[in-house]
Amino acid sequence: MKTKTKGKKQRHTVDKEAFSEESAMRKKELVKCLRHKERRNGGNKESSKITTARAKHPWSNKDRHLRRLESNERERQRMHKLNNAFQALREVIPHVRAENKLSKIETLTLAKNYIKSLTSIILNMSNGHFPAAEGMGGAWVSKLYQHYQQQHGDDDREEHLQKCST
DNA sequence: TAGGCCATCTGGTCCT
DNA sequence: AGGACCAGATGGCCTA
Repeated sequence: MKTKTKGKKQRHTVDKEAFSEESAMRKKELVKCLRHKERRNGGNKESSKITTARAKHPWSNKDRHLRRLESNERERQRMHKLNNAFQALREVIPHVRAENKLSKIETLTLAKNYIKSLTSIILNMSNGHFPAAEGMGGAWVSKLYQHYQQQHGDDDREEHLQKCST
């Protein structure tokens, strides 16, 4: 049910551009959507689902349609927020492929490795010494260490560092 | 052309 | 009750 006609490479700027094109696109979407829905409603399972949904919310067709459009819009906004968050994450993760946009799964994986690596660097710098008397900094590193140990133990720090550098 | 990635729609479920 | 969240389905675009 994707309606964007832009290419993948242009998607970096698509979010903003798309908003200006949205009203025109929306009509197109609706037509496609209705066709899609018709197809889906062809199966018995789907029609029974819809029957139960309608029993739960006994709205008029017009009302239902309006509410659907409203939730679609909310869902779009939610996904846009999510994508903005992904973009913000991309911008703080060091990676080699600067010319190409990282995919979502790549972004998450790199972020995870990056955090692990930073954690191990901090622990190495603190050299296993973090008395509580040092104040907030010491307590924080201590907590970090405990968490890190829970997650991994000490033996794979080098591996994380290597992953980070790639 | 197949496969990967993505945006969108949709109905169900959870949460406030 | 209504919005947020989630997962499945679908179809478009791009690349190898």
